Amino acid sequence: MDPVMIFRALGQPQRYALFEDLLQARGVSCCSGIAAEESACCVVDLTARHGLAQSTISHHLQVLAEAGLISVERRGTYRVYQVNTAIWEDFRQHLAGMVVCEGDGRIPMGQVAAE
Amino acid sequence: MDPVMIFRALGQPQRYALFEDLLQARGVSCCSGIAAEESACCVVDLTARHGLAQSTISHHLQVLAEAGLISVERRGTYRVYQVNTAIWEDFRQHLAGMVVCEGDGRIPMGQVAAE
DNA sequence: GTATTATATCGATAAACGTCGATGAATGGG
DNA sequence: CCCATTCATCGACGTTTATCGATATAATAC
Repeated sequence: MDPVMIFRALGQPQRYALFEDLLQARGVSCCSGIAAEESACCVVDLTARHGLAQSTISHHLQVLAEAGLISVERRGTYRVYQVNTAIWEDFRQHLAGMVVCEGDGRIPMGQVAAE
Repeated sequence: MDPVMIFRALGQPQRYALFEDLLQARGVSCCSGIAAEESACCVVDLTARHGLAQSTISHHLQVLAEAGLISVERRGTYRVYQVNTAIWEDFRQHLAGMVVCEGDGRIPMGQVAAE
């Protein structure tokens, strides 16, 4: 889990929108292989909803995947993208440890050193 | 508070390092105007610790400031930079609301819509 | 005022990035 | 086996970015 890569991946409006879309996408997929209860998308879905070329969508998804934020899975001709909740949780946990060193400068109890 | 701007600002290794430095900087400033208990830096401090030209440091600090992550204050000839803890807290609060819509798709209780 | 120090700003340059259209590879249906 | 669909990859293009050195600005010290 590289926090800088995650920050970079989400520091681009279109990619941030794609990630938000993947978080909230339930029952809105054109892809028959995705259940209504799943929060997942195929590339066709995302291309239809965000005003970008299919190749651009694919590229952004790759950046998100390289940061570990999303995972891919084949289902027939489709490719199903989903948020990787474990990494996302790790990331937020990491941020929880990023706090200002106050007062006497001693590190507050209960904080964990980054791995 | 624009989350994308914050992500972008921290999605660059040197800027991320500067921000971490500002979080942890206590009692390490060459600047006489900064108390030992303060977590703050002047540009000279950061230029000495990160291997970058002074103008580059100033530029990165400006990006962090435009994202709202840090604040500036004049003290004599120095300019004192500090983490803006309120914005940083807002940001982490925002992330806390970014969760996968699971199960039946209803939004879990206790979540707040973004402003 | 003049010199010194700290820092912002400017101009240039090379690298990275976002975007597209076109092509290619894999899968499934007739 | 051929065709349609989905999607990744490639090549190109213009834009943004990271970085530097040089210069300008602003405060202080003498």
